[in-house]
Amino acid sequence: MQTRLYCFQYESKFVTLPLAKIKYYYKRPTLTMSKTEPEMGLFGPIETTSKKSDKSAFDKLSSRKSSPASVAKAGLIKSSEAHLVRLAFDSGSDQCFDYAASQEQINQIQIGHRVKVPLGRSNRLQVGFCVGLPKKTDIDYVKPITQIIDDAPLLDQNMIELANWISDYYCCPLGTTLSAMVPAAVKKQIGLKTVKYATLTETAKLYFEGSLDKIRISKTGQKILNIINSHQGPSITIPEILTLAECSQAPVKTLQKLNLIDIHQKQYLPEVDLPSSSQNRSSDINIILNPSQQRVIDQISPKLDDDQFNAFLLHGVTGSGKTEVYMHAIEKVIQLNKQALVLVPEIALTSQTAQRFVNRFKKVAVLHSGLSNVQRHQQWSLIAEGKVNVVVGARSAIFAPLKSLGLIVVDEEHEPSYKQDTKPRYHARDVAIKIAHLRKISIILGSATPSLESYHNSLTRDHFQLLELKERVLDLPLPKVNIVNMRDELSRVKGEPLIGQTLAKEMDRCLNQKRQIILMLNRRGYSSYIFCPSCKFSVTCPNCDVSLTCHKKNLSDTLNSDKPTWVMCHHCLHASMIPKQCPVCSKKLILIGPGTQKAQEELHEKFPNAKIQRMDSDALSSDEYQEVLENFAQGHTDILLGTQMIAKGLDFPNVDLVGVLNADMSLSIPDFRSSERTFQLITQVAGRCGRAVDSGKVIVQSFEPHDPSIQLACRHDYTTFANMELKGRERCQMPPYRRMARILLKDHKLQKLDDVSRQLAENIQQVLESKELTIQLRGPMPAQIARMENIHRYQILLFADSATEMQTILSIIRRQYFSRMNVQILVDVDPIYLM
DNA sequence: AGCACGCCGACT
DNA sequence: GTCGGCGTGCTC
Repeated sequence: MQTRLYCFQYESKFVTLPLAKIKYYYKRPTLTMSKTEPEMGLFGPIETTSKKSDKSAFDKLSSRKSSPASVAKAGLIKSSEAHLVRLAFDSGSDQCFDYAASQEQINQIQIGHRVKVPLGRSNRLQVGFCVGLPKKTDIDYVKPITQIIDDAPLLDQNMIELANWISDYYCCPLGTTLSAMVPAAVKKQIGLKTVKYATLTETAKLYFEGSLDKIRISKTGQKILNIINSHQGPSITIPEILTLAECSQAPVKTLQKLNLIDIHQKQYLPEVDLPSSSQNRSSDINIILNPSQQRVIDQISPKLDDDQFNAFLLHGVTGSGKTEVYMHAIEKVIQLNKQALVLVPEIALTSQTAQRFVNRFKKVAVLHSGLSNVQRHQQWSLIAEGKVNVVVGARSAIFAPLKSLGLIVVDEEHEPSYKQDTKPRYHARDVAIKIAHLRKISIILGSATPSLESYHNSLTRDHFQLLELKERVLDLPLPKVNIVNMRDELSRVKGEPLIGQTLAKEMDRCLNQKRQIILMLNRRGYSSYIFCPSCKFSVTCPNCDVSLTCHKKNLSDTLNSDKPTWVMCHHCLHASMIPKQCPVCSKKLILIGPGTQKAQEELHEKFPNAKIQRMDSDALSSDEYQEVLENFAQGHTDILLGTQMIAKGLDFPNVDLVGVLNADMSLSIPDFRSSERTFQLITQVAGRCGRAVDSGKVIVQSFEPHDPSIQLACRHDYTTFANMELKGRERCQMPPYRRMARILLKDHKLQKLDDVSRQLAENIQQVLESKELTIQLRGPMPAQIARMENIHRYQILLFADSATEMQTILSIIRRQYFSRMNVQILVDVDPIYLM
């Protein structure tokens, strides 16, 4: 860390010190201040040798409210005489600041531009977004803008308006929100190249007319002038000149000095190929819709050009051809000369759905995590320049700078990956709905298992419409799902196998028929707990309040049948050896809660000849993911075993059997959405099979086979499940019936955290009473994981009848209390995980 | 957030 | 008399 040093004259010597230490020198009688160092610039708190007394010199230095005369001297500008520019910064502070622009700057600056300005007492240069051009301000003196960064504004008025909404709704500083709307690659202008080019001046034209004979021009110089003069097109670059004239830069510079040529700079972004652009583009064209798809399109189409907000919830069973419906709607929108934005969940992007859009449409941009920084910058620029009419991307693509948006599609609308888990904690689906609202356009939300929020909206809110696709394409039936009661299965065998006899038999059949199998076990590692049955001790993380997960080190370790040797924490990545015996009572420890590593071991024992691939975040890096899927698609792998990452969006025709090893696992998580998640997971993974010819089979193993979410998922009955679950949510007043916000407080010190949390809850309660809001407050209580990386966590939950009420309370307490609380505070509006 | 203040306790 | 740590409050 570098501390800024200040230069002082002390007893005729110059002393360079951090500002904090000046005080001690000041206390000595002989201190006088000297010239500031050049790096302090115009606004350094100390300007010139002070002729005043030592005391007043120090006052000027340290007092917060300097007198107008002294600050004016330090380079500040009277706000009444300045062109004001309102800026939002990415750094913490939740306020906007006004700065002064020069006449030249004010002509250039628009809302959405980024500028560099000195901020704070140290006048560190900071980047701010211009969010307004106010006529007057509360403050008397403002600092001037140092530099304008961008040629063109990065964000337009629409985007600023959206940012304001996100900032209010999700309780996040405006500057942070704006910053999150522009990809880092664009902000850093990665891949931007500068090119210098030359043009002839008026003087040079005289030279060619022959009316300029006073100047002697070298042979090379004449050659260069001729090259420029005879060049076809608007301008010629310096490197081109140099190669044509076969000379160095020197003669070009001489010509510039003689005022015969002008040298300009231009920045440009070279075109970069996308990794996928080489693939064939015609595979998906001219698909004939089945009657259900046609019926849905007939309902959407007329609404696409009525300049109104319309939201369609497209509930289509897995394999019902939702993507084809999106594409037809997009084609219509393109015909209307408008653009379409398609959001897809992060995982699906690497594979199939996004590729279909790229193949189908001509002018497409993609924005997802698989791109390099240069590619992302380039794609974003293409969009900003209006050169594409379809954008496909993950969550943050919702901020793609499209000018004439006509339709937004959110595929797999229920996916939790649409919620960002850093500031601003927005939900891309909800932001998409907001954008559609603001711009008066249509939005299609598609899913086989819609979120209860969207389902509820589609039944109750104006301009929302539920559309259904109940059959799969090509008249394929939905797969048959068998539920296997694991309690019965296990009573017949010894040990506790993950794969029961019923599933094993089906797997045998499949392998004999050379068909493929997908198995899902939604738990990483070897086993989740190490437990002493006699004294109830379990191995926990020293830094976090969670139990440690057993892991086997690598593949060869996983394949041999030795016991795993080490444990790790999935939060802080702490790792240690497994104790040989219970450290409390010295008895034998047992492993419970088997994970994918354990399953892999068991598969190798039971099916020694099958080719098995494990797929979870431990086994694969993100670039191996693609390769593994490719291998599976080609039939090189027989069994694909994985966590929930294999449940989504995969489409492999040869899969005949899907096994869910432990369907009730997600039911035991204490979260009001656990039933919904279980239902979604089973439905989605079951949809992975029978996608080509025959129906395929799904076997769901469960210890709670009668749980309605499992039963209804196996019957493919979303509607009954959703209505049942909605009733439950209404009974306990949970979303979507009430809005929820979670305030998480974090600190190293438990006592302090406890005090502060109570204080905040009390303050909120007072505000609620004085404003007569019908908001319910719960807490403070320790968060579900009460300590993470040695930081204690408390939470306060708020439940409101409406989003407006929630915004009211949050904006009040954010302004009044958050900054004073002195612990880390994090607000999550509409949280999707309550960890 | 990042930084400069003030206060306080430890060390020389 | 110095030095460093930690808590507080401000930034146009």
